[in-house]
Amino acid sequence: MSSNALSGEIADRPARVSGIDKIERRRIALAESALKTLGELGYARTSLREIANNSEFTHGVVHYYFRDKIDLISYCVRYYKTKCAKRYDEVVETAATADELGAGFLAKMTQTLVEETPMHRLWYDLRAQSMFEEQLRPDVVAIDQLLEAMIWRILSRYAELVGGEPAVDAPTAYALVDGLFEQAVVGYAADPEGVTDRLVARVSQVLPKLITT
Amino acid sequence: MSSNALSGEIADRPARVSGIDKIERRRIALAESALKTLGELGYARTSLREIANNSEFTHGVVHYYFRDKIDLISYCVRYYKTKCAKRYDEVVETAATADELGAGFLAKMTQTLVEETPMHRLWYDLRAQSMFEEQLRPDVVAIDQLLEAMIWRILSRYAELVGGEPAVDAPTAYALVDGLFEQAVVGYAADPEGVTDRLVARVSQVLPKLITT
DNA sequence: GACTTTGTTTGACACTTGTCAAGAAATCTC
DNA sequence: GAGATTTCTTGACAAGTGTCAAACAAAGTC
Repeated sequence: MSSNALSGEIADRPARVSGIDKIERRRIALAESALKTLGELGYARTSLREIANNSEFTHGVVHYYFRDKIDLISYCVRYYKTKCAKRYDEVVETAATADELGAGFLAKMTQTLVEETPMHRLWYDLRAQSMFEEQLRPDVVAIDQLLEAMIWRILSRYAELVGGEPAVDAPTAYALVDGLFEQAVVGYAADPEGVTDRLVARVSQVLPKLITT
Repeated sequence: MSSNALSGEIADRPARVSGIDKIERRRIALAESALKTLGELGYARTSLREIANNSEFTHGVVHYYFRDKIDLISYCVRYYKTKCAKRYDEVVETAATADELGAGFLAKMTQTLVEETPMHRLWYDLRAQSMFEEQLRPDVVAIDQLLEAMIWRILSRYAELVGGEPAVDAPTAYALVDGLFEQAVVGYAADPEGVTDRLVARVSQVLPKLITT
């Protein structure tokens, strides 16, 4: 029962501050290791034991820090979320021209596609799973909103630099760009050859059409 | 071993034509039942026993007609494929004006979203799974191409009726429309309220931008 | 009607899964 | 350093999985 009290939202009165810090550190280490395995195998094929095996911990530890599987996955997703949505912020802030913004965006986009393929695969997997597993939905919705806001920042800044207005609203813009990106992720899993080039070509073809000058 | 010979591509010399017909009929019946369960539970959570339980057959029969689980799923996907890509053909052929085509397309699109939600959920699930399960890839690629061609038929006919040219190539157009549709499918699973209306608004907002007049 | 082929049921197998609990080890507290 | 608390290991459990094979039923063949 003590494990239960610890594993949910931190509602307990912890004895020492350094204690809950250590717990949080362990959870993060577990989550990072779990994310590696999840990205490799996907949600369905990843068991708690597999996660433990690919880490420096035993499978009992996993259950000591997380109530159950969903709790772990959910934690992983929330942890992942904090990293992924700030990817383009620097580009948006530093770019002085529309072309510079477009180029920077595309560069970062292909970079993350190549360097963090497993994470993107996992994300699309989890989003699909959320249609069947209700408990995943809140986290998926939150990330989707984060990504939508991110795309919107890029598009509206792009419009600003080009001296126009976005021609579509935020959800539409996100769905369009996400469609292109998911196509690239799926294609990259099957055969990486030329995928990034095609993605760049398509996005830069579409982006101007989403602006009214 | 006889089951093995039968379950792959039909490479055997069948004794009687009526025999292989009956086999094919059983396989189709199994596939239809399996698709119902798969659409409800998703790929990961669907076991052969669950499929058998939700059908009039026992779990042994499943294995009699299909070599293994992947063989069954693969057959289901190919069977599903034959149904889904012709959905809009009638609209394309009969529509006399661009508006009529657009309206017909949107109507069919929302109709299939609502009436065949489980199938669409399954499709996006399977496409995500194909990133992890290599054996699923050929079928997924085939369906993706079919859908891409379908969207392309609509878009080029639309351009023709409006007296212009498609402004993007087929894969791009497919990715864009698919992004909007997937967003609707995921959103529909979470909360159906107003999803179709938003989908219609977004698609009809985007479609004209994909044409140069 | 006996015999062979085809189809189906049933029960079993080896294995993996999430979950848990009892106890060992490490850490902290005084 | 003794005692209490936290952390971790280990082994077990019940349930569920894909797969298969042997017994049984049905249908077709001569």
